[in-house]
Amino acid sequence: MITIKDIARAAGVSHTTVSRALNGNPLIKPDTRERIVRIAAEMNYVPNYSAKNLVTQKSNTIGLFFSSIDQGTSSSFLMDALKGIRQALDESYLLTVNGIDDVLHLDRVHPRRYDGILVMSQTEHDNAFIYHVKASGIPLVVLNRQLDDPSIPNVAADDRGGGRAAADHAYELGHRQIGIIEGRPGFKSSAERRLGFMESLIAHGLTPNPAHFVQGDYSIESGYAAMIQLLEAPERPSAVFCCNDDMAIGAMNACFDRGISVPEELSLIGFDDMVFARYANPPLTTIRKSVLEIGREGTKLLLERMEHPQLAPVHRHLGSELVVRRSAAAPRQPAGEI
Amino acid sequence: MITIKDIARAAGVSHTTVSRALNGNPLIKPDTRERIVRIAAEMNYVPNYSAKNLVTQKSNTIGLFFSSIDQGTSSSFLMDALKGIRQALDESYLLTVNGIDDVLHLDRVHPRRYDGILVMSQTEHDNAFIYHVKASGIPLVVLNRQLDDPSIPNVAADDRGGGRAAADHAYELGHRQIGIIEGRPGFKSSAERRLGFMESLIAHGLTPNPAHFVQGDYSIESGYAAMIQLLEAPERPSAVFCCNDDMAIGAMNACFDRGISVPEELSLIGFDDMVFARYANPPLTTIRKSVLEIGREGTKLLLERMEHPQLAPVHRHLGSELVVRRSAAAPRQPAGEI
DNA sequence: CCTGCAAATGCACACGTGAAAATTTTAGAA
DNA sequence: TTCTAAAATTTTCACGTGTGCATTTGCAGG
Repeated sequence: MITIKDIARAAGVSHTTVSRALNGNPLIKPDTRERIVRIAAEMNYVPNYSAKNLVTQKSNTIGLFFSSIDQGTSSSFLMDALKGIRQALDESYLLTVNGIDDVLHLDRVHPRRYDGILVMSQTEHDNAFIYHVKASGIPLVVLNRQLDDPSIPNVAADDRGGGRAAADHAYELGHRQIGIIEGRPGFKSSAERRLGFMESLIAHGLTPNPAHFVQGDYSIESGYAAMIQLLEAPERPSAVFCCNDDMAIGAMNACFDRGISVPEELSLIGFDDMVFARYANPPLTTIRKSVLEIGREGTKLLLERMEHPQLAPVHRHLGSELVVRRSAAAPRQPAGEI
Repeated sequence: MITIKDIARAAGVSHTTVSRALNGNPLIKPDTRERIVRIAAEMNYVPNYSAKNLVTQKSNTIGLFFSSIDQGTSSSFLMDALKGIRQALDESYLLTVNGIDDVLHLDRVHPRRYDGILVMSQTEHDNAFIYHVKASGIPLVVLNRQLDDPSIPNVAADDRGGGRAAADHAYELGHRQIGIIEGRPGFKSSAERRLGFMESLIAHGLTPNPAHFVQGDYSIESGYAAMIQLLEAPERPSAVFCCNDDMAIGAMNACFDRGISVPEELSLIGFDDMVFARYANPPLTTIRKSVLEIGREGTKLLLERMEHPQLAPVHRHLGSELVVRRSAAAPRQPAGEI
């Protein structure tokens, strides 16, 4: 393997000069630098990252941690996050992907191993991990889940606003009995979307019906089960807001199996606008939140903080927007002003 | 930061002894070892991986490379791969995720940076990358795509067998006009599935109709467009094999938009058995290939080869199996023996 | 008490790099 | 020329770890 010493010998200078020349240190005369760079290229020199990392105390590694890779993380979510992060991240960084629930040895998550950490957080259970990272002094940005603690930089979608928009939409279509299939208990996103949903109901003077609140866990299956439950409720809702698209797909299937047509007999609204939403049958009306954008903005934020650790922590909320397709329509007998 | 020298001082031994004790070297007396381990734990010692890597010439990093993260890779594919790999991979390894098309500087992919590399390959364009890795001496396993070159370890699904199984199934249901929507040109999987499909047709004495072969690119949209094309063909096929599930979903939507009911008027068969397949409407008959299993087995293979580089390269083919759901049925007027 | 040998431990070095200190070269002024 | 200051480059050292080899320790046998 070629080292800077080999290059130094070939160029007739000291290895320090080579190091400086390759790292853009202004102390080196331009033509010396040029010559060294040329020789290095000729010799196919690749720096030894371990040695470099040892002396610079960096690792060139960014860690991306999901709450879980096995459970509750939809695959398009993972993919979009990865895309967004890569867009903002220089190729020279290694990007590792982990599930927080796979981390058995917390002390492996260490400043010497990671220059910075992105947490794609979906649940408050991540907090132990997040505070470990913070305590160990690794620059950190928490993505996707809104945090209360202002000391931790945070980029998330406006889940509450999205939930509100969904309910508003149903109301404006004329629905007065609006149900909700909630996400995984403990996931902040789930609680926030529910909250926005409630706010809208209340703002419109509707009294929430407890039988119309059903628990899911973000999986397709849970959406199916929850919808069955709603269909069997005494006063069946005419519209249902599902806290993510996966559950909306499950719900749609439940309707189909029970012979209920969507949206004629029942309107469905999802959340996330994943790729398949527009190919559902009927295409799914949903709330778009751009995980890609969250990933990208969060990464930019992290890089900034890695360079300037003193910067005050920022909380950013990216808007979520209603995407109208065909799974939600006016109810058969509009509630109107009776 | 605590180093082994600090521990050595605290324990009254040399740092060499500490190093040996912590690494399980048998030269150390059991009670000495025990004492040192205890002290290390008390002092919250975490090894400096950069230093360790420098001296052992390892990086503790496994690179996972997809053909592309942006295009042609379905998200569930990425996720399943990740799950499978993590199942087989010790927590002490860092696992990085990259798109081959994002790699601008090939020389960054270097033995010093990666102890081993997994390539989730989908196209022959990856070959340049694969041979670079091979040439640079990094232990390597290529996943998902069948390779011709026996010198490179390979784990893939039996794409051809899957294509054959799909066509066989359509034939057995009574279809005689069977179309195919092909995958992305240049992707080996696409060519193999097509080949299996052809083999089946020929084995059953059917003459392939060129108008029934339509190009797609594995995207939902392309499936939609291709199906429109098939529906407008002079002799419309009564069954269509889509080279992946995404395209089958697109095709299903095209049928729906044109008022063609599936499976009554037209049968559809997909490939991959992704999560949404069973929630399509109707649920999609498809070919299951376990990306998770491919990932897991491939990782095991890679770890073996990292330990014993001399081992002969292995090619493994994991079977693909037909999953019968409801999108494919007997045609209205069975072709029978006329 | 010495010898011999095995077990246990320590020493010194290497890895490739970057930073501080030391040295040489260059340029300019006297 | 000679001196001085600045610029350019080299020398030296440190980073934290693992390993070959040397050294010490412990113990049994004579």
